[in-house]
Amino acid sequence: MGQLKIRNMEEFAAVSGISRPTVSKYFNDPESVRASTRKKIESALEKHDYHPNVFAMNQNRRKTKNIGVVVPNLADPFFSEIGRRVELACIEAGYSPILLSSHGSPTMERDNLNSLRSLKPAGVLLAPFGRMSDKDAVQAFGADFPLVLFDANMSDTGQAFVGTNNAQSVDLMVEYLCRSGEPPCFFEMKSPSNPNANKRRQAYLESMERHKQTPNIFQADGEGWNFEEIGSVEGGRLLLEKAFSTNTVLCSNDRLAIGMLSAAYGLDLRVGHGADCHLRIAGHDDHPFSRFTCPPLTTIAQDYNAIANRAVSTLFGLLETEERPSDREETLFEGRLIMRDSA
Amino acid sequence: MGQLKIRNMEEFAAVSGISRPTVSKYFNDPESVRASTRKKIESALEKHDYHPNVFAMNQNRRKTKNIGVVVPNLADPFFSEIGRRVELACIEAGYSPILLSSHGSPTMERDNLNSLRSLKPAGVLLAPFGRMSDKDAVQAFGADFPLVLFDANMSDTGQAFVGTNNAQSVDLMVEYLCRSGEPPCFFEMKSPSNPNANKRRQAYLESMERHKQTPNIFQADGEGWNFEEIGSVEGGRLLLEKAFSTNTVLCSNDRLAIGMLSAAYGLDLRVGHGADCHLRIAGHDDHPFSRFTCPPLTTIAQDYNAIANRAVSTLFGLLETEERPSDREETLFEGRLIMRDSA
DNA sequence: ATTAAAAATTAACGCGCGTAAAAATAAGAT
DNA sequence: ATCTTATTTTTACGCGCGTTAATTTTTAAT
Repeated sequence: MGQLKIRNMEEFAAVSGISRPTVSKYFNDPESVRASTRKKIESALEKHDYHPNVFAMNQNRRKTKNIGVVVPNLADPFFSEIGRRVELACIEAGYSPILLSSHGSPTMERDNLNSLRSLKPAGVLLAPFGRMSDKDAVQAFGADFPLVLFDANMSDTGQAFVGTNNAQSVDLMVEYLCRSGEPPCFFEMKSPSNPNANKRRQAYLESMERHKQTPNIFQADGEGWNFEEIGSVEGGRLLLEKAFSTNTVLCSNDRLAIGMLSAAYGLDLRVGHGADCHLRIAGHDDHPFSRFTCPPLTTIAQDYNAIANRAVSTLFGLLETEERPSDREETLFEGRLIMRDSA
Repeated sequence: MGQLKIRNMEEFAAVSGISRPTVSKYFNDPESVRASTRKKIESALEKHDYHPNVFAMNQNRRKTKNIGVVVPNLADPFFSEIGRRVELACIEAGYSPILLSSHGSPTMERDNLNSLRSLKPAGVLLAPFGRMSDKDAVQAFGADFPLVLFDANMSDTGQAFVGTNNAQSVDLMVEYLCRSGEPPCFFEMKSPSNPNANKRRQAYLESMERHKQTPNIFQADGEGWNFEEIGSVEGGRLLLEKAFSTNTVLCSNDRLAIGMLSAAYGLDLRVGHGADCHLRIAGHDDHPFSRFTCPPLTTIAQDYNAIANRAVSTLFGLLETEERPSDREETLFEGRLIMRDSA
């Protein structure tokens, strides 16, 4: 390390033998300076450990290297997992991700977007609540900053959307369940905030019709994010009442299914596709714990990696072109059937 | 809203009828100005929606309102939950939490601390890896910024530590298990990075001795954060080999227990304290999913709220006093026995 | 009304860096 | 060697706000 402490870019420019404006240019984009000067700067960088003051940098720069990442709830493993991958992809590309959780509150989602405004983000990746989101706020934000939605779509909001093709994924599951046993009933929340839930219900109805089966939808009361609890209490009640018209239940998501599995266990109902089983339960999302439920949960795997990477690369595409594309791009990845023991 | 857009503090000071230095003082601490002027500023604030430029603010302020929060792995529900509470407590107090996950990599923990340096945080809350952490880096950081450790302790590092009293909590569980059935074996990872694991093993040994029982420790091979997987594979192998010397297994944490429960289910071993059960399994941490395992997991609840709040309030205490206290404060909260069906 | 203390105003500087314009230099091509 | 073009240097200003010192005003106490 160097002997004297470098206090600012001026001093660093001095010791590296390059003028300050050029050094400034380097820190904005190392490729923008001649290879020989880049080398000088970088060797000085090794000797002196200088970091430009981020606050002074961002104050004057037109666009920062900040990328906002907003998810509805980090406590949900689905979002912590996809948030993780998005974060890493941003770092990989030399950006600074700022991960914000809305902690289950649409109000905080709006607050988070407002906080981000003052950070002048280069762009933002948002997994919105959906119908509970403050649509005006999100749209306004999308008008002011490059905005890519993921997981949950909102019409005419942001410049692009990346998610899973629920129609395809649910059909895949329904097809499998119909082929391998009794046709599935559908279990979901009564008033889901996430638009995927509605897409999945719709997909279930259409798929059942295509298979010439009678659809049967059961909706659980309950608000909030305690999906396992709701799945356990309401699902357990339905099981106890023998409400389900077939021995197969497709849950709108894994967390409901996990709750329902728990209830079934409590009621001594053996879940699975074996001869001695009373009931089949399937989920959707391939929640990290679904491999370890009892029995392991048959589900649909969303392509976390593809969604995260595409969301990030789509945003970077937006950053490069500068001008807003008139067409809103929607990318849907296919779900993959994960056959385990529960169905 | 106001007619003309306010561009900076100068203009805002003008419309509010207060001089800029006083306005600046207000934004630094609203209580520091006379009530009458505060009122003027705040009513102007309502009319004009002006936000001081955070970058310009932080550039010159001695200390920012940023609080760094670093956890080893947000994908672990324990950390996402405690991170959540810490975040909210910071916001509550008017600070800006910056949540960083090290994604299971001690290298990234060091990188995260370095990134935080450039954000001039008022203070930092760190749940370190423990023995895998770059101890020098963490200590150096603690010398430069107010630093409170939580969850995992590191000797002589940071100004305070807040966590759970593993000796007490494990003893509570051992006591319960011995009283209600066969004494527990102990199941853990062979080379745990988290120092709590070592504390728990030690506590198990001491508690067993106190109960005049022979301790039996089983250590699973395996690295990384796939605790459920390790618990399932290694735990399953031990079950199959009938390696455990009693019918009761205390797992070092819930995630291992969840994996083991899954393995037991696969082997058709009935888990629980009922007459028809083969095996008792207990955990530690009261993982959010432990209520929904099959059977629901008997475990120790760490006091998330108390830990989060105390960590935050301890840090704020440090911020106020300014000077570093010579004595490093360690606060341990007691665990609570959560009796469910698995043991 | 007088006075001491508290708070606000005025004026001015600095923080660390982005950026623009003009001049100087270096690199590559002829 | 000459010219063109791409880079760098020099010089200088500005961003938005923190902060200080000297001065004026306000407040509260006598």
